[in-house]
This record gives sequence, structure tokens and C-alpha cells, in this order.
Amino acid sequence: MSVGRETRLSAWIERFAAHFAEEGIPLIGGRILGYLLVCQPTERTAAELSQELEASSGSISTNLKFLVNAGLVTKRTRRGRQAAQYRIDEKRWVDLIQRKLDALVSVRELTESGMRLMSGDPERAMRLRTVDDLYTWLATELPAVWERRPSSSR
Amino acid sequence: MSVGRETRLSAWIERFAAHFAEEGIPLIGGRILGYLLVCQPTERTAAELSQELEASSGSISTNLKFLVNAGLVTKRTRRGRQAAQYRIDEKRWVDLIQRKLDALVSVRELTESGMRLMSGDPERAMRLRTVDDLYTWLATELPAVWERRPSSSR
DNA sequence: CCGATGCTTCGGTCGATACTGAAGCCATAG
DNA sequence: CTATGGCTTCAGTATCGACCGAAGCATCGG
Repeated sequence: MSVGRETRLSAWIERFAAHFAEEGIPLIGGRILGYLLVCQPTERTAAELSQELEASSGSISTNLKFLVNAGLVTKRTRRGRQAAQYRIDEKRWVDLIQRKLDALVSVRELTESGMRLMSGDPERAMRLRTVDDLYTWLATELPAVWERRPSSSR
Repeated sequence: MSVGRETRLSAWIERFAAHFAEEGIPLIGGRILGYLLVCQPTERTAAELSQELEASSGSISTNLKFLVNAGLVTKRTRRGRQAAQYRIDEKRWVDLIQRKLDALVSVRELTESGMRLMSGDPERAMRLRTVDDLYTWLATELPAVWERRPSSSR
């Protein structure tokens, strides 16, 4: 007895959400992202999401707010209709990755200020220097990669 | 009345630990890393760390185990001495960053399997495709950057 | 062999966060 | 203006992880 496509899709959504849960995005937020990436039609109301993902209206509301704020989801309101429509803005996914890389590189500010505190004692600064050099290198390389991205115009 | 270097250093260690706490490393683990990066002499026993960082012996033990396992800290035992010495292995810091980047790129496996589930419905796959393309691009670019790293020999 | 020292393990506590469901609030339709 | 529908806010609950400190265990010196 074969498993339906929709069943496999919801399993996929669950794995998707689980991954981002490890990165600090609430489970329900991750489910919304996964669902909005593959649902047909592409737009959903909060109530529909609540039913489809079996989450309380409160959780859906909180997480939608978070995702809209992050730019990953767009809210569309229509005159004469109370329910707003939500859809994914997949083009903003690049911002998510950008933020991740920025966070990685930002350690450099810490290592730099640490190096300043160590000035005058090169012996003692050696260990920190190794780490600082690494982040400095990252900070010079990664932006260059970003430039080379196809359609980095936006 | 000026603030001593050691006082400023411990403030720096605290900021350092706070940063990594946001990335999931326990506060005490981050403090150990920061401390071992700048302490003189470079090696410390668990008891010394416990006293210096004002953390319980249990927490120090747990976190040292974690850090040694991650390769960031090295344990050195000596005959005729019960207390082991711990020091930072700053050269392994590159592994930490490597793992971070791998985790980022690993989303691609998710988007790929999602795309497979969507085969036969290109219309519906469009949103996911945008995201998948992005991670595919990342997966091809980042390893190349790594190759260019100074002394990427090891 | 025995005492001392130092690390590890483990139960218990505390704080943080996700989630729920109900109450409140706003907007729309009649 | 009132009733309805829909989202948001919020208090309460449950879960999870970090942390502590004591008990247990291994190791070393005498």
C-alpha cells in the first residue's frame, strides 16, 4: 500500500522544521515555512495554517509575526475580506543566509578587541592571534563570494 | 581610578562566552574557551578553572568533556600527578567554523529531497526551487573558498 | 593497604521558552 | 449599531537544558 504524496510532503515539512528548530527557529515557525514553500495555492490564511499544521491560533499568530518581521513571509490584506493571506517570499531566503554568515564573521570583533587587550604581550597573544587570523581571513573572503552570487543585484 | 588588565580580560571572556551561548554552547563552556585562549601559563587543571571561573566542579567537568570531544581543548595527563592539564588547541578552531558552514550547506539535502517530491509539478516547485538553487550555489562555492585558505594543508 | 586528592556522575533545582486556549480587540457585514 | 468572524494578546502549563553540589570512583603518595 503506497504512501500518498501529501503524506510524504508533510513528513518532509516535519524534517524541514526539525532542522531549523536546531538553529533556534520554533518548530511551528519551521512548519509554516516548509508548508508555505510547497502548498497549492500559494497563499494561506492564519486559520488555514492553524488547521493544516494542527497548531493553536496563538502559536500561528506569534510565529507568523516573527516570520513576517524576518521578511520571509508576506502578509497581504484585502478590502472587504477580514482574513489576511500569507505567502512565502522565497527571494528573501538569501537574507537568512546572509545573517547566518554575518553572525559567523562577527566573532572577529571579539577577537580583535581581545587582541587589543593583549597588546604589549605578543607571547600571551599567540593563541588568540591564531583564531583572530582565521576570522580576519573569513571576513575578507566571504563578502567576495557574495559578490559572485548569480543575480546578486537585487 | 583605572581598571586593571585582568578585570578587563574577564569582562572580555564574559562577552566571548555570551556570543557562543547564542550559538548553543553553554555559558561555562564559552568561559572556558575564552579563558584558555588568554591565560598565562597556558595550561590549567579542572580545579583551577573551577575556582577562576566560579563554576562548580561538575559543570567544569561536563563542559571540558564536551570541548575535548569537540577537539577544541586538549587534555594532558602526567605520571605522578593526579590533576590533568587542559589547554586550548587553537588550531582546531577551523573545525568549528567548518562544522558551522557544513550545517548551513546541509539544508541543501532537504531542499533536494523536497524537489524530488515535487517532480512532475514544476509550477508548484517554483518556490522551493529558488531556495534549492541558493543552497546548491552555496554548496559549490564554499568548499572552493576553503581550498584557498592559507595553510589549508593539514 | 590506606588516606588523600581530583575528576566524574547523578539527582534536584532553577530559569527560559514553546505552546495552548480563552479573553479581548478590531474590522467587516448586515 | 450590533453581530459575526478573525487575529492578537496574555496568563498558565509543560518541557528542556544548564547548573550545582554531594556522593561515588579512580588514581597516586605514603
